[in-house]
Amino acid sequence: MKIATFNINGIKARAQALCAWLDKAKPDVAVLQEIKSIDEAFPTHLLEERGYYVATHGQKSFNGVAILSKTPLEDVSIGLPGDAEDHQARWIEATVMGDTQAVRVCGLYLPNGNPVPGPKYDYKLAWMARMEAHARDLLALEMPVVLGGDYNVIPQDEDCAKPDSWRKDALALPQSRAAFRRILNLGYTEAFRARTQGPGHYSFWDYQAGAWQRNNGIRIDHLLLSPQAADLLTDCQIDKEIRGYERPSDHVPVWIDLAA
DNA sequence: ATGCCAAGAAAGTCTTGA
Repeated sequence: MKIATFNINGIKARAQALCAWLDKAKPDVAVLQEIKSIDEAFPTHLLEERGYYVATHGQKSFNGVAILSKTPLEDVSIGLPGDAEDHQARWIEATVMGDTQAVRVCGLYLPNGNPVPGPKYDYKLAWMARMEAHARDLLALEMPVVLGGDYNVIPQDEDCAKPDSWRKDALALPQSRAAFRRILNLGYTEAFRARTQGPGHYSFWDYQAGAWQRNNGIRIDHLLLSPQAADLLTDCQIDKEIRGYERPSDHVPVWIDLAA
């Protein structure tokens, strides 16, 4: 079962690029972030034409997440638990059936958090604490769970081209990295690092200052696996080439293959 | 120290992103 995460930076601007990637990469499941669309305006038909079931958690202008699956989406749940006052559309989850077993797939768009200090960084850290609590609850299912999305966290210096330029940024601050590690330390495996070591692997290149041409990237899109999912991991790759295509998102897809 | 680029809402320019 191929499961991908992709921050598309606006479904209206990215419908063509998304469909071209789906037709080539053919993921069984994809979680999308920054759809920047209300549910009613999401082009569900384009994806249904390609054989996907679709669930969205949209919001006007900003944020918004979606999940696509070749098999039916069961027990769909939207919103990260833990704060009834938080109305930002950043979390969606559903159960999908593989050939051999069910997988709980969560799609997340973790807050950026800049500028630091300030209310946006406070919100990021509070959101991560809520995610930690929910991730702990998901482990109790004792089933394959995948937490995929745009984490807006550069886990280590080797995950960016210019570590010094990120030193005081919300994506790389020690507090952000520690909050990310607390989720890992519950018992989750970061899929990419389970398969590939060393620097130079990125999932985002800024539109500005020729970041793509200079390979000035950062790795912030991650797939975390429960122990039952990690046991099934057979591959994890970054589809970096599409960053060079027409009208690209500033993020590229990251995907895993599970023997499920 | 700041802009660079892009998308969205909306009709000039601001907000957000990372």
